[in-house]
Amino acid sequence: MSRKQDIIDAATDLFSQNGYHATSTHQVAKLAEVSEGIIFYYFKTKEDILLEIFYDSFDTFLESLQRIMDEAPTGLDALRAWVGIHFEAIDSRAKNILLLVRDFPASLANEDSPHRENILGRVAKLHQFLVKIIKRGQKDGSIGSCDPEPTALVLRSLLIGYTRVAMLENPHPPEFSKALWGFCRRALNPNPSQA
Amino acid sequence: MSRKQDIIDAATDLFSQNGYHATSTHQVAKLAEVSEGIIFYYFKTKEDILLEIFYDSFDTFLESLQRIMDEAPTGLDALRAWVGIHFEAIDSRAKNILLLVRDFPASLANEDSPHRENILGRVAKLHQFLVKIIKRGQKDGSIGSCDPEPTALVLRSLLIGYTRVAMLENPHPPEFSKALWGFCRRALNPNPSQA
DNA sequence: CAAAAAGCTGAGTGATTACTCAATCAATAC
DNA sequence: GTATTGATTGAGTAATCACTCAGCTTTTTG
Repeated sequence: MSRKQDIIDAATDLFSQNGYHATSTHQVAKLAEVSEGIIFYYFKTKEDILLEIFYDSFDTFLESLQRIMDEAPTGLDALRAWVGIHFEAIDSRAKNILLLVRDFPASLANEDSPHRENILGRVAKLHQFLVKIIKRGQKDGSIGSCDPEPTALVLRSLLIGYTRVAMLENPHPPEFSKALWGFCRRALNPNPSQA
Repeated sequence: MSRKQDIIDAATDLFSQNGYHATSTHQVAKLAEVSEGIIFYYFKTKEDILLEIFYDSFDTFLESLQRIMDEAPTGLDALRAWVGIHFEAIDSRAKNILLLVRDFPASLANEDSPHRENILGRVAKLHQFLVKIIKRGQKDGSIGSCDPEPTALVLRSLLIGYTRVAMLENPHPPEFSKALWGFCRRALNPNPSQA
C-alpha cells in the first residue's frame, strides 16, 4: 500500500473517531507510521486530506448508485437499493460516512468557499440520479405521480437526516429502517388513496 | 441588555457565519464590544458558549412545540405546525438554527462526551412530543395506522435533513416545502390505498 | 460612608499545531 | 558509476488562541 493511502486511512480513522479539529497532523503521522513532513508532500494542507476523503467517498457512492440503476428492474427497486446503501453504511459504522456526517458541513456553508463548487457539483449529480430513478418509476408504474425534482430533494434530505441521526444518536434497529422504507413507499405509492 | 447576552449574540453571529472553530474568543469580544476576559467570567470555556446557545435554542423550540400541541385541533395539524417552524427558521435564515446545523454534531458523536446526556435528553423530549402528536392523530383519524416510535424518528430525520440541506445548499422555494409536506401527508394518510 | 462583593479590563502566557526546509536516502536514467 | 529525480525525515518555526490574573471600577450592603 502506498504511503499516501496510509495517511488517508489513518486520517479517516482519527477524524471520524475524534473529529477533524481535534485531530493533529502529528497524530495522523504517528498512526500512519510516517513522518509528519510527508503529509505535506502529498497534501497541500490538512483540509485537503479531508476533502480527498470526501471526494473519494462520494465518487464511490455515485459509482454504486450507477450500478444500482443499471441492475434494478424498476424505479422503486432502484430507490430501495439506494436506501439500502445507507443502511449498510450505518450498520457497518462506515468510518468515511461517519466522518462526513460529523465534520463536513462547515466548509460548505460559506458561500465563498473555494470548494463549494466541487462539492455542490457532486451533490447535483446525486440529485440527478434520484430524479432519473423517480421518473423511471413513474414510467414503469412503480412510483406514483409527483414532481420529481422536489421529491428527489425530500428523499435526499430524509436519508441524510436519518444517517446522521442513526450514526450520532444510537444504533438503528430493524424496525426503524423498515419504518423509513414504509414511509417512503406510502408517500410514493402509485395507487392513489381515497381522500 | 446584559453583557452576557451581548456575548451570546456576537458568538451566535460569528459561529453561524464562520464556524465555531474558525471563530476566536478575541473576535467574539471585539464584536460584542467587551474585553476578552469577561467571556471567561461568564463562561467557563469557549465550548460552554456554544452549549448555552444550543440549549437556549432547543428549549425555546420545545416551548413552541408545546404551544403548537395545545392549539392544533388535530394531530395532523400539530405536525403541520411543527414542520412550519422549520420552514420559518429556514426562510429567516435563523442564525441559531444555522449554527446547530453546521457545528453541532462533533460533541455528540463522542460516546464519552460529558454533554451527551444533556443533549440526548432534550432530543428525547422532542421525540416524545412527536410520538404524542402521532398517537393523537391516529385517535382523531387524521393520521393513518403506523408504529409511532419509528415514525417519529423518521419524521425527525426528515426535518433535520431538510433543514440542513436547505440552509447549506440553497434557498428553498415554496414548491420544495410543499413537496415535503405532501410527502409526509401521503405517508401518513389515514385512508389506505389499494395496493 | 466604609467595606465587601460583583463586574470588568487587557496585557500576558503556555501550550498547541499546521506547515517548512535542509538534509538524507532510494530509485531510475544515462 | 554517476547524475538526476523523487521520496522521506524530523527538528524547527511562526503564529494562533483559549484561558489567567492582578488590579481597577462600579454596585450593593450594612
